[in-house]
Amino acid sequence: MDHPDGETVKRRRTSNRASVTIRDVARHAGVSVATVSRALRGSDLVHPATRERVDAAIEALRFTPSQLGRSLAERRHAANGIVFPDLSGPFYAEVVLGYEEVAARLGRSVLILSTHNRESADEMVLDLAGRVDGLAVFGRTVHDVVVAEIVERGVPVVLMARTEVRGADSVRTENVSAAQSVVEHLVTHGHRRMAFLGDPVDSTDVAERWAGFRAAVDRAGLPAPDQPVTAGFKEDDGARAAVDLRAGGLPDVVVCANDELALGLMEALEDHGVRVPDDVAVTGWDDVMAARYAGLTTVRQPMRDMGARAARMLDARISGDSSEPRHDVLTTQLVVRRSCGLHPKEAHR
Amino acid sequence: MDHPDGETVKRRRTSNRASVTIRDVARHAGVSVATVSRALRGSDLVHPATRERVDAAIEALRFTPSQLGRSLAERRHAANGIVFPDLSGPFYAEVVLGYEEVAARLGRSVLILSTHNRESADEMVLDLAGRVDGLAVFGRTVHDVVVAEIVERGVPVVLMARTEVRGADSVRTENVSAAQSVVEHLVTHGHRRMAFLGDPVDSTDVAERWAGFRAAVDRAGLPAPDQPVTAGFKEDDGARAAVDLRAGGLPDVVVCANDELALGLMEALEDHGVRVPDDVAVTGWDDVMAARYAGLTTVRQPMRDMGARAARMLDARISGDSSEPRHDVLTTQLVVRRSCGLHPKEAHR
DNA sequence: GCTCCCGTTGATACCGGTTACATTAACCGG
DNA sequence: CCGGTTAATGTAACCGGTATCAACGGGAGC
Repeated sequence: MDHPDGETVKRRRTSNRASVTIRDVARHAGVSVATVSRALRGSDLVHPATRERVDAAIEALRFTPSQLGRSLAERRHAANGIVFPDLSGPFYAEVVLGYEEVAARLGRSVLILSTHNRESADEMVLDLAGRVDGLAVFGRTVHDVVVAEIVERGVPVVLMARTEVRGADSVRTENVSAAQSVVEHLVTHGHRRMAFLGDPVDSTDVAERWAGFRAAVDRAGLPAPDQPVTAGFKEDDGARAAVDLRAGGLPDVVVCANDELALGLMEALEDHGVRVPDDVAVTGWDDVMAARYAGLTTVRQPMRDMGARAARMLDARISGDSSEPRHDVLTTQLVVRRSCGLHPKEAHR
Repeated sequence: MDHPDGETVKRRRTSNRASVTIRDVARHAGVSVATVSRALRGSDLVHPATRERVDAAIEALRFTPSQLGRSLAERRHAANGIVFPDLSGPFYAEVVLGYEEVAARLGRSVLILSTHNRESADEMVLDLAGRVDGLAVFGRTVHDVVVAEIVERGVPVVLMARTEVRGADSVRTENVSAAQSVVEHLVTHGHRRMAFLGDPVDSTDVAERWAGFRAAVDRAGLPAPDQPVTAGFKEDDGARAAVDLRAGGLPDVVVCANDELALGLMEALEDHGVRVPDDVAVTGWDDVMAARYAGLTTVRQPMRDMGARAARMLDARISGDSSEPRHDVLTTQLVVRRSCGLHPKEAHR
């Protein structure tokens, strides 16, 4: 078996500086680059015998087409981005999972970026927007003007759990009526004095939950607090809140803006001899895995579905769909566990 | 203020088909593309007055340099990849977090890919390798030959929690001595008959944990089981194992390969009236958030650090470090909670 | 035997940046 | 007044693919 260009192969093996390009393959196979490209793309305008020669050359040179060259020529990245405030917490991973799964199936890579409240977040997101065909943006990671700028550039954007921006699709979960379900359920337990833990300024979701909570408490004819007990999003924040709450006189129940807060709160309370749910009931939001083991009553959100939808929306836009922006709202579900108080008939479990 | 090229702007605004390129900017500013490029890169070989004109043109045309063009010319992607078996579970998110954080700081985007046991995983990973400057591969996601192939192509690879491959760096956590700590601790509780739950074939980590477990049990002079009780990685798998274990006569303790298994097992046991730790003790691995609330004794691994290290290793390789492959082993930590049995002196908490 | 057509293929202009090298002009000392 | 620097800029060749369009060879139709 002769090997017309064995030397090239050898050279490459010792110094893999210069990578092998489509032109090397063309030369090796004795055809033009156009033909190699056609063979690569599976075009039917190439003679079987030629294709075979090309394939042999590709094999011999161990050629892999450069994604960069290809993307530049095709003017598409074949990649989507997703932006998060923070990837920690059990919550976001699910969204990414749903997103990545769909994107992968559609042949797109996924670029992730978590902003961590860095002041350079806007810049980073703009940069990311230049590397993708479409971008999903979660929560309050980036200013509205930046989103608008990206939309203006022609990059499709879908917002997740975030206030709408002109020209961008969005997906979010239902909060107001879920808050109402929570309150209504708590009322059946006989709880009266209700507090809300979480900072509405932090996120649209929390703002809606707080609003829904207040409205529902009002509607139930109970005394609604004027203010939420403000706190961050982490277990520590919940633990700290326990101190404030005990100082101010414990309510019957604390509705928390997310599970981590609720869990931190419960733990801190119990450390101080306050029993949950006997002395005070607690509810959360998200239904993270730990909530199940802690017996936390909470609101389940279809996070994975949210990610998947975002990916599909982007795909549609990238594929040329230019209809009016869509705004999906996913339904949530109340998950009742021990922490909101046991009904007599449930007490056996 | 006159506007030599206002029409271009207008045209662009109505039809954002053709994006504005560096040549448009050059024309608008009355300079060459080289000068624009230099101005963009902040070269000091451009006259302040010229730079100003260029900046004005960039502003006027709302020019954003194409990352693709730039990457092609610079022959670097400015992006790293990370490959996972599955992004679900509370475990991987932490690794990604550490990885992304460091990569972002180093100016690299992060591409994620989760293989989900798809048969096309090898292909997907190879494709990904063509889009990045470096790749982190977690666990048993892809065959050794594929890793070797990527290394051969000259793309730096770091393996995480996976058997080593020639030419690739690796990071993993210590398993054998951690298993020994677990067993030794269990012995102090007076436990004798020990079982191991998890499938050593599934992952290198589990294989090491099983081996370490056996050795430690042996060393303690206790009867070591010949076989692990095989199971997957999820809570369901743990729950299913509960049935088998009860059928075979309960041991004193079940050492599980990860927390999800342990949690599923504990829950299923308690549902059947088997008390943990009184009737049987259970330990896990990973220290996920839920473990804390379930009171699960487990082994904590520095997942975030693992991701961060991987990112730094890749950075070094990409920057030209061609020293011998490194193989870091991170230390783990036994976290004792209720599930392994209460010592008298701990009983008050 | 001579068009015409079609299946293949090649040459080359892109895609949008970077950068080596050439060029120009101003400023220097002798 | 002149050769030699040096700062600032332009020209054009890359990077590695895709795709258009022209060209070519051979069989069908007349």
